[in-house]
Amino acid sequence: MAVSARDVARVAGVSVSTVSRALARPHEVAPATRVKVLEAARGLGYTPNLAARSLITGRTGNIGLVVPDLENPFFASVTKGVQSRARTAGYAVFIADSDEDPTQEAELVRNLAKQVDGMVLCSPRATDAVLAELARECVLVLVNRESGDIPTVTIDNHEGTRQAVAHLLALGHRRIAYAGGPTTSWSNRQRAAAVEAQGALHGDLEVVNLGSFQPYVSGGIAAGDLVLASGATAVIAYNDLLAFGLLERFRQRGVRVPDDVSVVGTDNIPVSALTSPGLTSVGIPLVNTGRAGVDMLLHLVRDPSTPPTHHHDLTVQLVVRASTGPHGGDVALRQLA
Amino acid sequence: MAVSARDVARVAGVSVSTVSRALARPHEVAPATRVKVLEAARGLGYTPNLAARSLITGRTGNIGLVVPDLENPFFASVTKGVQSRARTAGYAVFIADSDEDPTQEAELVRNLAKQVDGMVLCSPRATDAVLAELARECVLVLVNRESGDIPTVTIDNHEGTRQAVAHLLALGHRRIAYAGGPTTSWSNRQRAAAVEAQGALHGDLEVVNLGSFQPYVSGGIAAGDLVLASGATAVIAYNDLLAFGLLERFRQRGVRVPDDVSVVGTDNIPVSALTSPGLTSVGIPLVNTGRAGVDMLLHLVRDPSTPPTHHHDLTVQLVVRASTGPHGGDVALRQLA
DNA sequence: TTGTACGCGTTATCAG
DNA sequence: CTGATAACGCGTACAA
Repeated sequence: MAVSARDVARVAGVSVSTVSRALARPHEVAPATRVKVLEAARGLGYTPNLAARSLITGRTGNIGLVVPDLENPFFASVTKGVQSRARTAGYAVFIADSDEDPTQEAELVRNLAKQVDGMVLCSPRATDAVLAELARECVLVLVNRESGDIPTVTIDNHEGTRQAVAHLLALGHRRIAYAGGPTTSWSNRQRAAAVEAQGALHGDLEVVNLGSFQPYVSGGIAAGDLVLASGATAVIAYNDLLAFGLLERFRQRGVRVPDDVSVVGTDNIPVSALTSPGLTSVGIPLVNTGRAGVDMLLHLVRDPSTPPTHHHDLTVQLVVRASTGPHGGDVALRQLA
Repeated sequence: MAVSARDVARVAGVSVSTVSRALARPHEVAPATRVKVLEAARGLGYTPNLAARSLITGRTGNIGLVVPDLENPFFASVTKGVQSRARTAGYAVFIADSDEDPTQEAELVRNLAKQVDGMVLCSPRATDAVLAELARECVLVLVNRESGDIPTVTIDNHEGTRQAVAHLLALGHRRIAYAGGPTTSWSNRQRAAAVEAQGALHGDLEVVNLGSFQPYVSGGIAAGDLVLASGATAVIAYNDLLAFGLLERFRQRGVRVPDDVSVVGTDNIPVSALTSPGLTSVGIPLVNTGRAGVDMLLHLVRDPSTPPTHHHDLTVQLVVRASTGPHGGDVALRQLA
């Protein structure tokens, strides 16, 4: 059925090994035979059988990506970046959705490990111990999480928080709340610490950590009332989805944004530009994050020696939209709280 | 490095073929040796080399998915469904993003074809001719598009449109606009025709087809002014993203939704519940669409004979939110237009 | 019931 | 520069 190197060899009048060489290392073969082989191959529509190749080379030309939820815009964008970069590098991408379940996550990695040269694990939920074990079984690159000395791509959370706080300070806010994500989330711990650090840095700034919430709209709805009760005039959310929940809850309670409260999200997922009011957000280069993960992975895969970049910290950029504004009279706010 | 069937055979004290049988067809081997093999395999952590297996069986245990844009919530949800169903069926999923480019689409299919048992093509942009050619080269299932006699999963566009129109009629609207998607889109042609059909069906209903727009927010912004100029009091959009653009443009022009104009989207992507006002939308079971695609594909792959279900039409359900309301006095609207 | 032998399609080795 | 041969790990006739 399918045309094999053997067929090409017959047509070109050479041996199978010559066919293999002519395609893999053209300079190791005489120009005359090279064109003969290439023409025969193209004429027959020959494509190497990758399974057979990987059987002998031990490499697959594939990479794997595991994310907690493909429907989450954050991961959708990262996935896009991974796929894009892998494609230009000639790699195909296996995708797996762990449904936020750490157990499945490890299982998915193990299932895919045998079919790929390496894997990108995005915002992994697994414990450090499990990750260390997985890293022993296959080449791994972490995204949005540090764990041991596993190669990783992260976001500059401290800088992002700094920009958000600076923006709010400039608008006159002096009491800022932080609505956090899951305590188990590495990036949430980073961001919470960064907010505290900013509070310590500015004498005239009060920071209120409201605790942990689900990193979805539901979590933001729960957090909304706490924000109002805290007396803060601005709130920074763990991520944009949570920020949307805040906006929704404020709307329900008749609190105006940004007149009464300013809201800053994190991630700047595409939809954040579409809501009303537009969401001010700590912009993360989501697609580039995926690309960076693949770059690091391929670096590791192709160069077994320890590369210089075991860690890549991506820069962020605050995107200001209508959900933040000057701190006005907060009398109305207090009445509501 | 990796443990092979040979190692298991040595430990269990049997031959390689017995190992192979004990795992593939346990009943064809003596119970005693079976447990011996299984224990040895588990003890060594043996997992069959899939490349080697596929080399001999001709099947890979993988499927491929090609979508135009992973960041588009519609495709993200379908992808989630594909991955979910494939996983429970024991299949791994290759993902590819064509960036809306028909040329790349065909190329991606060809690249992946050799590594998969079949592919799901979601909302393919390619021409019928190209699709027919691809279908000859590998097992194909189309989603959201009909082409020749290629197996396909579609949406009941006519019924969706009927529900949308019935809803608007019940609210008192008598002049309804349709803001379409790309003319090259199969589903847009379906929906445009369905809207016209509804217009012909109801004597007291006027339907205005506004033409084609980009199926993104940008397209909706462009369409917004045409809606107002058309004198329609309600508009049905090709998809939710386009509907968001309409909402945005109406906001810019000071037109209130739903007081002045009602807006109905299509797809009911997750974010449609988050905007303000919430978007009334023709709900498509997005995740199930992906699942249905995989079901059909696996059916084809495992049963070479023509299956009874070459076509699966998914039901839809209008989801009513705040973007639609009773038709009030349209005097204010005419003034704006 | 179990073992032997072969072949899947490719690349690597080595002899020529 | 080229060709024969072995090997990758597994499944499957066929023989025992």
